[in-house]
Amino acid sequence: MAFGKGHHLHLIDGSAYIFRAYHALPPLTRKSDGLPVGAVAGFCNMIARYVEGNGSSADAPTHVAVVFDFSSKTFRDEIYPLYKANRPPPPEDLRPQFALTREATRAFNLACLETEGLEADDIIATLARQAREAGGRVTIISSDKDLMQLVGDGVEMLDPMKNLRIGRDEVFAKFGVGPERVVDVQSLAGDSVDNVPGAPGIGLKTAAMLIQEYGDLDTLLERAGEIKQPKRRQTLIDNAEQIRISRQLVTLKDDADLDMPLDSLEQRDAEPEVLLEFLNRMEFRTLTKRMADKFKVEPPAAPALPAASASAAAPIAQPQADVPFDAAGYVAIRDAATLSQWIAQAREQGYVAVDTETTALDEMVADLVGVSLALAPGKAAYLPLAHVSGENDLFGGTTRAGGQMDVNEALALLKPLLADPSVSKIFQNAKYDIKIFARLGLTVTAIEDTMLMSSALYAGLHSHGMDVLSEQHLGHTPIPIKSLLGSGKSQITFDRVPVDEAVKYAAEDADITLRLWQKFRPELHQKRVTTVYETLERPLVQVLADMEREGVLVERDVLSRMSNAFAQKMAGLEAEIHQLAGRSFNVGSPKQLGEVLFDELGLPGGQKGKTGAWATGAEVLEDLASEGHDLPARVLDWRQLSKLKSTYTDALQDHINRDTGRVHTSYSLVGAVTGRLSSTDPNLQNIPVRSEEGRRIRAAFVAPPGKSLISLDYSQIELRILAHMADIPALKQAFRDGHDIHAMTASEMFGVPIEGMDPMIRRQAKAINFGVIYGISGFGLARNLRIPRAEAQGFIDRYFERFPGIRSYMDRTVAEAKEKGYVETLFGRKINTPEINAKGPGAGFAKRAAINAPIQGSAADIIRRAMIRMPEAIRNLPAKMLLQVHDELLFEVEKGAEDEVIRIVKSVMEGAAAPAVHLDVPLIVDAGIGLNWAEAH
DNA sequence: CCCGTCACG
DNA sequence: GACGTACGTGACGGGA
Repeated sequence: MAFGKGHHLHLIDGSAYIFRAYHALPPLTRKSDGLPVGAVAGFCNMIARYVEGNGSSADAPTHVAVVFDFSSKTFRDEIYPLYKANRPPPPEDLRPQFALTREATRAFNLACLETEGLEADDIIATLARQAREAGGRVTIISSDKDLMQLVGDGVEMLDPMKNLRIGRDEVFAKFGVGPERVVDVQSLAGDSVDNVPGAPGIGLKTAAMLIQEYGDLDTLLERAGEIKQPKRRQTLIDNAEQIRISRQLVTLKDDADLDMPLDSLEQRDAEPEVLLEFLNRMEFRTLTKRMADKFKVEPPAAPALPAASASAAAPIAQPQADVPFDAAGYVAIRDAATLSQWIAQAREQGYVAVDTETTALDEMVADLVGVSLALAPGKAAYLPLAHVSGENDLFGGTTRAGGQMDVNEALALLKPLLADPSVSKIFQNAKYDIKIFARLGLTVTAIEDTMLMSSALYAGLHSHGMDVLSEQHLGHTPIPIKSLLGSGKSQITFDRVPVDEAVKYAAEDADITLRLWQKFRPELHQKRVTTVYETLERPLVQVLADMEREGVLVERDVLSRMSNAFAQKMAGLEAEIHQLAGRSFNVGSPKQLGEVLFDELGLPGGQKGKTGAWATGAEVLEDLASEGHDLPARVLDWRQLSKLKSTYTDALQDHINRDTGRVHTSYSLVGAVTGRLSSTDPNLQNIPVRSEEGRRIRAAFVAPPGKSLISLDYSQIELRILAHMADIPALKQAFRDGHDIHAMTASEMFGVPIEGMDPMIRRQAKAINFGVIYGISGFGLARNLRIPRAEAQGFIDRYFERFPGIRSYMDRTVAEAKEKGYVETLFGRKINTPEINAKGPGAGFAKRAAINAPIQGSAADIIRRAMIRMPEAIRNLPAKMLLQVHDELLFEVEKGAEDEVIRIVKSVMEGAAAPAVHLDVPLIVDAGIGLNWAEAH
């Protein structure tokens, strides 16, 4: 039956339904496994109501389609990259529901339409035009004002919530013009929601008035010079191009190539078994029953819930959890057709685990060798791309192994999947993989990371590498990478592993990642750390990846000259040391040094550690030196130079990247239990600054020509957090008044005035303040201040007397750790304290760690929040965030923009706790500018 | 591979 | 009453 006169097409804006359902309903999860299904439930209810309404309507449709947005990228992004740029990505618990709403549509036996590169509105526009031209009628089920341009000539809209008809009159009431001029008005007024620029300062009212007066947009722009109001006239003249671009954005495409004849949209009734099976599987009890009644059939039996004994750790998909690991079930993807099938399945279900195999651990130099995908437990595949055959040719080179897809072809297929915000891409350590993909020009959105989930759930209980997680949570030991690559000197790179072996290893990694994700997801909710994962962990991945890829410029020549100078000085010191010792020995060997000092020279104060070796730490040597012994003094000098040379001036040069000429550290989000970042290869969080010699190394970190480095650091952030958390009025007031906190502490403790205070007294108060953060002990303070233990204990007693809130905070924290097994930061990050109830010497450690963790961790959370907001805040500034050092951020900025950048960054950092937490103390950030890091700091 | 040492916050 | 102690990291060289 060809669509034509007398036919009536209903076009339902499915995407609008989903978002409306999602936001209107409280989050609802499927009972058996915690899968979020609130939006699906709302969607199904809306569709059910729609279908039921049609049954009794005299104006029932003959043809129906539900239309969806395909993904956020459309042809409009080519016209104007900022289009819809201010739209946040869909919430994490909504993403898996996109695919389910498609499934729901089909279960209701309705045509389900979506097309790559088009918005739902374009599909609706095209079908509406076709239907109109064929002589039929159209009703668009939507209240979206962007669709109002389509009204007229047998096309009308229906607001499904208010059940209101929208015809020409209603459009006129909304826009002040008829449907044919709606586009003109929208082009002028712009749209802040979709980020359509329009003309600045012109809103709907003015736009409508102008169009009424001049007839249409082109005439208006031609005759803009005639406008009386000077400001408005200038705006239109200045922004003519932007207004024309806006028109392109708001004009719906009504000639899209759809490949979907109207005839195929003929209305069909739902098939009871199909619909009921779906609703039942979603566990929508009420709706299942309602539909069963409507069909006059028995509702299907509700799916069995997991046994009541199922623990908090119940895996998300009960039956799948029992799938055993079986490498024989993994497949190799060797052609485009197979890859396309896997990708299609990923899109269908809305999630896929992804893992890359490369030639190196350093993602700045590693080349992609293959990609593995997992769709369900046991269902995983490996896509080999750059394996070489085992045999070297005559020249020591290699040849590409057979049976591999062309790399570019494979990446072209993967690209839209990775970029699709409606499909979750699940990684173990996503930062590594997205950096690899980024170097190949592929962007990854909608990231999930099992490593970060583990950190949010299990910080303090175990580490978060794949092997540990697999063993702990899946009871499965993965194939060791060493079994493929070997170790030591004979180690090979992954591209030399035969493909058949690589499949087993690589696909298993994706399989494990997927299973971990399914297990961790409900646990995040149960342990109430979903917000931690979603706001403090996951969003930082992309931010850090970008910082790491940016790198920092380090002057090789400066380091190299320093290395030489250090070597000379060390040689001189070494000769002196040998002479003082009366023999030559390895100064770098603590064992040999101890023997020289204490056995041979018989110096006092020697102590043997648990390994039986003499202790020769800096403290011991300093004591000896202060007693007038030259040898230990020389060794201290030598050690300082040795440290600076080996760890910094030498090693740093090796970390300068060949291609970029810069140093690229790698941050770990899970390195520290408290939530601090850690930095490796190289560690750029421990570049010297405390000694004059060391600061010269910092001066080798420079800004390129035309740029400056700026450094911004939180002042006393941990003490401020302590003042807030322990609620100490005197400390809070001192911070509010901007007073010297250590002097104030000293004044309170010893009753001396701040004016003209003995610096020694202030120093002691400072040590106590730090000690408090660390979980103070008389012993520790005594050692730090080099005073007798009893005296140190006296200070602490007096401190607690003056600030009793500190002691009660410490007691509360330890009690909480004992009771709950974890402590928390201000932002809900949990740090497990499994040793807190231990007996013996370990108890002290655990207590102090428990006291320190909320303070250090809250500070870490605050700078994380600042970093996450930073890219957006400096989007339009010539500035790049390069490094983080716990309470400091380093930026590279174009000359001239320094003050502006400092102003913005400072405000982001100082406001980073809000709105989640309102601190009783202000956060203060100090800033510095320089051509190198030493100057800027 | 562990230990001692020392660089940072 | 004794025990052993400041919190959190990572990199290096020596030595088994």
